[in-house]
Amino acid sequence: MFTLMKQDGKARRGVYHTAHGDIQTPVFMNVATQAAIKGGLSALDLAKVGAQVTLCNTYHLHLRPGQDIIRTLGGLHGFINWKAPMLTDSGGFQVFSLAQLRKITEDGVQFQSHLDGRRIMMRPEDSMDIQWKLGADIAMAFDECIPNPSPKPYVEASIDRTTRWLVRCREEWLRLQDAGDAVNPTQVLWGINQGGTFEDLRIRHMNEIAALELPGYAIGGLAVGESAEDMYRIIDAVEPHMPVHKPRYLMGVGTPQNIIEAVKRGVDFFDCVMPSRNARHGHLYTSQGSMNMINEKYKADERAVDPACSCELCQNHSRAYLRHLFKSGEMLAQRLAVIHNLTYYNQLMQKIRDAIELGTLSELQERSLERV
RNA sequence: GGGGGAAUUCCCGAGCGGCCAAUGGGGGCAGACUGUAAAUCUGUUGUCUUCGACUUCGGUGGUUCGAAUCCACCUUCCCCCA
Repeated sequence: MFTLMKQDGKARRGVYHTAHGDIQTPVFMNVATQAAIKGGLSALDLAKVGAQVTLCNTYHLHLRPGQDIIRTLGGLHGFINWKAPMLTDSGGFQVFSLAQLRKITEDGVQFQSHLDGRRIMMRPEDSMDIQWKLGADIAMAFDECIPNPSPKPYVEASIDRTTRWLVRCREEWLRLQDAGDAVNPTQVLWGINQGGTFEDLRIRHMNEIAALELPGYAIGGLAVGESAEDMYRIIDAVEPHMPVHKPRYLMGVGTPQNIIEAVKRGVDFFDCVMPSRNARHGHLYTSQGSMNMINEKYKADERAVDPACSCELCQNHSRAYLRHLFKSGEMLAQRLAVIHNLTYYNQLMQKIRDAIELGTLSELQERSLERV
């Protein structure tokens, strides 16, 4: 259930209630694809970086270790020992990212495992069954995330199929509800809007899936190569057609700037690989702009990465030390950097929430894309 | 003391008469990364202001139209036999 508390323009300050606790929105969901944040963070670390929600992936966990094992160990919450809210992505993004390794039919998607090459059939029903056993608080519909650019006739055919898949997802979810052997009986299903960069298709699809009255809706298929302007244009077009009293989730976005722009356009939930992946590659976000910690200029820099940051890295170590860890290939470099970037993102969301409450969101501007 | 081998651009290491500023690693420098096939990928790495020019392959001298590549001597290092 979603409670809308305050609005500042189109920006929304809300609370999403789950059996594992409340989520203050707007929120960034921390990505733990294979039931772990890459870079070596534990569930304990997740709490320290201020994470409210963690996201895992259906496709990856289905391949390894398999949903039955996770179910036996108490679902994802028990498996990871993360007792706060969780969301699972459906595998729909892998239809995009593993495009070389899959075949789409009306029935579903046949993947060729990126681990050992064996063929895996993923139908909407399969995705739901797997997610049911994983037991996250929120399960996502199995969709087709289409590449950009895609020709309009293809996009149109694709969104119609994604709608049919959503209907099948919901039927399967209802069946699972009745079956009564749930790890997490409170799990809900959210729908996903597609339509590429075509406003009319986006709106048409949104209206179709909104009619199914699901408890949450996502905008998918953005940040896949189109310009930021196109992304904002599509959000502007779709947002008026999204239910007001249900959460809106912009999948896979994005940079700090993208997030602020999307919050201003009425989005509540985000997730992105960027803070953790970039951290592992030495790219850190700070209140003064972004830094490539591998750069020579930090060789003897004794300052903290971000003096304004309260994370383990900034409170205890110098830029020179972190650079040394990166240059030396030490795991600690990645760990500290990921802790920092996730702390940064989660704190950014806190700043956004505060700003909405104070009505000062329009003044909030992220500098993180500039270079220190 | 006798015999054999080797010295290449930051490092290791190819090259064995012209297509060599010189393969490939490593290291260095820089860039990318948006529901994670990503501790990955890309570019660059003698000097000069570009086409291009110039200086390099232990040293000196030589052979040749032309040498990192062939010859002589020198220097240094390694291995084997005493």
